[in-house]
Amino acid sequence: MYRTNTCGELRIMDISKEVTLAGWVQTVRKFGAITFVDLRDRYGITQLLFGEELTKQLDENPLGREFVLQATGKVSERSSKNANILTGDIEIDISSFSILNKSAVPPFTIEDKTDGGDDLRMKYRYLDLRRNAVKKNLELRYSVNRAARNYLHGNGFMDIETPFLIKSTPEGARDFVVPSRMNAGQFYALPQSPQTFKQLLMISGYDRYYQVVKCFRDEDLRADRQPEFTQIDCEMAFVEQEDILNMFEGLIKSVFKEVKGIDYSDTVQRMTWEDAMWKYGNDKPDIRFGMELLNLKKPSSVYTNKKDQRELIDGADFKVFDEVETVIAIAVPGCSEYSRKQTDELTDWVKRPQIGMKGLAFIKCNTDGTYKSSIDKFYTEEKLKAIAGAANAKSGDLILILTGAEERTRKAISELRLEMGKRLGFRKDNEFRLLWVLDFPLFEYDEEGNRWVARHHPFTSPKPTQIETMINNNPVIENAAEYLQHPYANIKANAYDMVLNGNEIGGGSIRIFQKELQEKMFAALGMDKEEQQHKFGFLLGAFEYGAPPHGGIAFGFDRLCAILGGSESIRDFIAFPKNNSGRDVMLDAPATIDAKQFEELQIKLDLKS
RNA sequence: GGAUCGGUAGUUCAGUUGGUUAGAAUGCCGCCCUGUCACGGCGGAGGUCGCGGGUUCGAGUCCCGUCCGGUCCGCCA
Repeated sequence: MYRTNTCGELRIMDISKEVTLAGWVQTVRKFGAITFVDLRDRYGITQLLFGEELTKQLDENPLGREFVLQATGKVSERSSKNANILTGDIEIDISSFSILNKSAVPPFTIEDKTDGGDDLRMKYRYLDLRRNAVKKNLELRYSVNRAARNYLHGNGFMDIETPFLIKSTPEGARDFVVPSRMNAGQFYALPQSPQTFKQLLMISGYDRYYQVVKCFRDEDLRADRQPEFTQIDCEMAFVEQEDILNMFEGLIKSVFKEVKGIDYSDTVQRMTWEDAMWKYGNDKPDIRFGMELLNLKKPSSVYTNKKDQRELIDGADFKVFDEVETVIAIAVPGCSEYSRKQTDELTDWVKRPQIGMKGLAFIKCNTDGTYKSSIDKFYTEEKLKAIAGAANAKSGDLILILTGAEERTRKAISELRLEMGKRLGFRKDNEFRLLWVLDFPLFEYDEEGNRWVARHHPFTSPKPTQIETMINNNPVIENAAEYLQHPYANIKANAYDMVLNGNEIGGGSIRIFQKELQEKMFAALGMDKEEQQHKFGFLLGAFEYGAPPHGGIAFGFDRLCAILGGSESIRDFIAFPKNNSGRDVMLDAPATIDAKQFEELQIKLDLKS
């Protein structure tokens, strides 16, 4: 038997017990005739005391950091206790020990605050994983996984595995592709999601399915994006949108409860996509704070039911406002005292290439009731006051205004709002606000191809009232410049995203389950009958045999863990992540393969560069 | 595909206007130390300044190229 106890469990009540521990040497502290060793395992750190005799033995066989040590001795009370660790009241008075394995000197310190950089830690990830900080993240990940599974199991969901080697469908993201040796010249694709399989399972009658499943997308990466990532993938039959929303806000609340001990008893707020864009400039708004957008001048036709307030800025002969598509303002609380230096800094911030604005206008709503702005030349104090009123600005607030082309300006003001929210401390790690964003557009216009693409995916159903619009209209876009006038531009989908603190953590839809509508959808996306059969014949076939109404959702598991753990980067929550070039620096993968493997696959390389 | 920041000791970093022998902290090695827990004290070793080219009397420093890493835009149904 290697050990009787772990390094994290012994306490004052265990005193005088004879125990054997095994673990890694964290530190060795020698004091002439006695030696202290901190022994670490997954469960904690326990101090070992080596007396005079054993210290002499250590002189002959010195211990180094990360040596694997087994030690037997008696639990005893420390003469000077350490309140910082759970085992700090006791130590093990060692009677015998054995070095189970030596270790090279690790390239960085295995401590909470390591001296190792990211690159190095990834290369030696097996050492990085010994660190408490990383271990805590993986433990959180496991507890989220368990909480989700418990909830789904409790609600009658069945975990069914779906295949990884499937067929490439060049819609949406690029597929990772796997050559087939037995079918030379042919390729599998790795799934971007188990979407069609879970729909087939609904048709097969498994009316509540889930899977914690890897998905693969061959696209460029970010701090919150990996080429392989994990989804909590769910699907239900005989449901409407309302059923899904209720079931899965239950799931997230259950995760909050089990993982963070938070009772999220509030009803999850709901917002249409159009409201989200209008009020926050963003389809995944962070609603932990206000600072809603004031649309002083909306673009011609993006929003169907919204009225801007252009009368507030019209007639001033101010080119910066008059000659642009969009003018949007936000009122930043309590910042009217900003100095020239501070407003200049904000101007530089919005001028950065990532934001790309040409400048920033501002109005200071002074506490003495006066208004001071960078646009004083063009607007009277009455006008400024009216704008401030429309922006819901209070005395002491600073109004920031951006102008320009619709999409760019909307994105910029949205980023600015988040940045100011962050600077003012409105975005607290320990505050969680959920939001359903509903009624997304079914289609998006693809300028390059002058065609419609599915905003969510091609299996998403339109709102029942708009099925007619979809079936009775020709999807062809005659005039690219006026695509917004096309009836398809206003079709809303039975789709929903769950947003947590400004992050999309899940998204789904009620699916199309009628063959004719699915065919119409494929046609709208520019697929002819033959292509439909070739790519999705199996699904259209299945729709002929009694497909039930169904819908589902998929949660981004890695991202959810990162948010619950208060981190920006999902890499911290993945045991063996890839870097932003999609490389595993520990394995040094991807890599070339043997000539023999190429031969078996009957593949020849023809690299262009 | 593009933008941007970085690459100097095992590690994290500093290095002025281009100018003597490239520094600090930590880690590592040796000696001392019986109550430490970021132990302490004394001493020591450790460098292809990512790589290649150029400018210059002289390059860690300036220029060009390239590789690697971080972040972002495009992309991510």
